[in-house]
Amino acid sequence: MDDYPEHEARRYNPAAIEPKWQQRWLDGDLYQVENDDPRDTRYVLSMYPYPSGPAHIGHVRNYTFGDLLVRYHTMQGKAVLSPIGFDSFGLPAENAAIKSGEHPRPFTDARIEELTTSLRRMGAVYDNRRTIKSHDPSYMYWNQKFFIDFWNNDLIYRTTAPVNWCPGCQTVLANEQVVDGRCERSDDPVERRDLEQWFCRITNYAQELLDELDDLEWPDRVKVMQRNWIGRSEGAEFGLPIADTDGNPQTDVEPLTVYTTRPDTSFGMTFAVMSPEHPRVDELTTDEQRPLVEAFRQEVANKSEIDRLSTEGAIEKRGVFTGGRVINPFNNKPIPVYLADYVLMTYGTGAIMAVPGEDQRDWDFAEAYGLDIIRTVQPPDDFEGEAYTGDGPAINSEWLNGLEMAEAKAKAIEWLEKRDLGEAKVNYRLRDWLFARQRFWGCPIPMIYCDAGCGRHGIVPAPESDLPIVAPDDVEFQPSGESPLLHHEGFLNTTCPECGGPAKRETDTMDTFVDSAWYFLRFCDPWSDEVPFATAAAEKFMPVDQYIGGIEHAILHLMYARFFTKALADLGYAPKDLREPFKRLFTQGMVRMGGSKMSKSKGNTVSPEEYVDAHGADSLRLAILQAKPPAEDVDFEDFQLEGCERFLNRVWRLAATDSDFITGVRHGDPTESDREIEGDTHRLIDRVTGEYERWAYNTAVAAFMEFTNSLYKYVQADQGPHGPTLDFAIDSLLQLMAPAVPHITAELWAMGHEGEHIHERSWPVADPSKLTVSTVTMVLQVNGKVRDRVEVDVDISDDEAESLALASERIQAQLDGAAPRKVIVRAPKLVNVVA
RNA sequence: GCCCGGGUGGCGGAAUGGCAGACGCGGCGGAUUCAAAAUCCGCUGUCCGAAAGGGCGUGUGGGUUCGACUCCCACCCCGGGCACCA
Repeated sequence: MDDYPEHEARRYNPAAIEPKWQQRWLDGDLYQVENDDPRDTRYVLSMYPYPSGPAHIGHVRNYTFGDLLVRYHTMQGKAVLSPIGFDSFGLPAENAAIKSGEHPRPFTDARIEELTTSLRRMGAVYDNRRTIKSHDPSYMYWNQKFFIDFWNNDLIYRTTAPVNWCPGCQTVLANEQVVDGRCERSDDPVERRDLEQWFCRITNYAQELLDELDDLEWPDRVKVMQRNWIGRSEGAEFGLPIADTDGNPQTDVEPLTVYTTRPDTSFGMTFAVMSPEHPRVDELTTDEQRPLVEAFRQEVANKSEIDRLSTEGAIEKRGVFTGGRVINPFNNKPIPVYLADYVLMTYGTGAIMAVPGEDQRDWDFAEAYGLDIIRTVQPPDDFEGEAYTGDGPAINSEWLNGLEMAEAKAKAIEWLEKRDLGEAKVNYRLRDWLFARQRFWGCPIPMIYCDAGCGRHGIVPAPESDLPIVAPDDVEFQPSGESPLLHHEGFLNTTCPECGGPAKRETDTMDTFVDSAWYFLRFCDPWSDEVPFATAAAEKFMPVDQYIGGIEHAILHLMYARFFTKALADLGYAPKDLREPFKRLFTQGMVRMGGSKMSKSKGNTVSPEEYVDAHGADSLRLAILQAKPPAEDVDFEDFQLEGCERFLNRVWRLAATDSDFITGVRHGDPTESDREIEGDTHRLIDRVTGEYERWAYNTAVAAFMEFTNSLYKYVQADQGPHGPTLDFAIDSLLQLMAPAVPHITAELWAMGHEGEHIHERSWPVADPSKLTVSTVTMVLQVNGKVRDRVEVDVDISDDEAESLALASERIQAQLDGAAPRKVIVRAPKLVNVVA
């Protein structure tokens, strides 16, 4: 039988209190914000989660940081916009559907339900009225509306292009989704296919996407990744006249255009290289070389992306001579034209001038094929490498000789422009966004192919009255992974909105990154039917003040979301001056499982759900906050769950009104030690507020523990605690902890304050006059080594400090009779005696 | 190869030019208990020493400084990103 019935009520029992408070937050309106709320706003947003079932530990870490901020800013008196939604289209649901034969919708809805419940059990609070889901037709409506608008404004186009095809996923992939030649999702080797596809002109915004990075409060590494991805380069584009068999320029033939970032080295151009896919290869190839060229092009076409990108393999096998020649316009000399697999048709002009003296790839190629190498930049005397890519005076370059790189570049470009041969040119590595996928579980592309050829390229947008186009329910999933829409006659067949004749619907769906490219705007006003969001609502809340998510989205999602925001502003949906969606970005580290082996004893086989069942959400949240600075990766086994639970128990014993820990308190005038605790409390408020502001949650938790340890000593001291001092200390501690561990603090507060709700309290403010201490420990050093310490008044003078130091026995022992050479005084912190 | 991070006790980490190791985990000792768990209190970088005290100590080597985990130079190791982009 239970031996301690009377203790049962006193013990900290998270299972009893957490669901109660979660229900209260769900039913209440504390975390709901109205669009006409007069308070100052804060928009705190965690990245749109893919609903994969109950929260895993990575989710919990992410949403704990977000929830802490939401609660903190709410206590600071802000109108905090804290919505959540679900990135609910995508492959996992579709793959489950292919396996089970069932429609992905019920599967997805069930996963959303699980994740919602799971996050609620972690104590996370949201404005639940604003929740959105990608697969909700009212959200799809706007995706489709935007698509048509983009099409009408030439931001969407359709073209044949070599695309990345993933045979496993049976769909095309965006460049960004190909990692080392493999599919980011399935890891299958990606094939190249020429297919007609939907593209979005994100490159229209390349320069703006680059420039506006500067003003964002984002981690530098994310900005660097974005800059690299955009890959701006400055150079020149110019024509190389095609040579006839005698090596003279053919004036009636269009020259071969090349792009280079080093026009200053043009005199060192000893050959040219074209991409094997270049449309003019046939024209430049001589009959003699044609069989070799054809074989080479065939070989490259069959090569997987992996092989082609690999730097392995002899360079001799990676190119072929076309037999053709072009003229270097700088010195009018004919040079041979080669093909090489590493020259890409998708960058620049698909053809390059080769300057082996200043480019290592060209150097290697020249050596392999016995081509001339001419240096046009003087390397430094101690240079030992092959190609020299550094700065230096131009040589072997006629009228450029002696100029440094920058000057020579400018002069070469000027020379080209004057002769109408070429011009300065900026290139970007960023490509247009491959917008569609051959999948079922996504937002259908609302376009119609008219058999009679109406519209632009025979393509007509679906009439607005038909939107949203929603995929049918009666579909059969193919084991091949093919989209069932391809075989659904009812969906496929339609009539042309322009001529009324027979027409076919597009069966492709949008990349799911489209869904997450503007959801944060919809959160501002998810109720509107007439507009995707009221401009005024976006003006009120945007940009997101604090965006929180994983580093894995550093390029894809963030680039697309930035692009969408700019495009929607330019199309008049979003405020015109809203150029960037996320003012501050925080990328939290990942939670690694099993840095070393998993073991039951360490508790690391436990899921967040199981842990919460047994120990409560608050100690899990606290352990997450305490473990490491939020930006760093953490091993699950490093969470100090037992220590955190023990600490919450200590707080409970201290603060619970029915606890037997505090047996009596003093009243009347406070003593010296009371004033010390009061000062500690003010300093705690000051410290924790600052640490919350700068994401130093791990040290904030340390501060709670330190302070609690002091309070324990204080309460147990002979004189006992002073009532008002103790109340102030405990109240402040609970308020400061409330954003981190919301349930236990709410329960303890309600217990001591007649049912009041701690999260509706305002944030405590430290009294600046009580932050300072009256005495401090001053350190006495000899030659920078600590030899003694003395308690001194904070406002001790430098002279007094110095004489105290020189009077110290330990200092004198160190000096051993010698006179100090110098004394450095930093009163009241330290005195350093230099012997 | 280039660009970012990072390297501190047995472990996670703290300290942004001024007491290295806060806080937690683990360990050791004590109190309480018939006993244990829980709880409370104390100790816990390392070496020498009975102690007082002292030597050594923040990846390595140099430098700046009265004073360096912290700033500068060179290097080593770990993690991440980029890498035929002309």
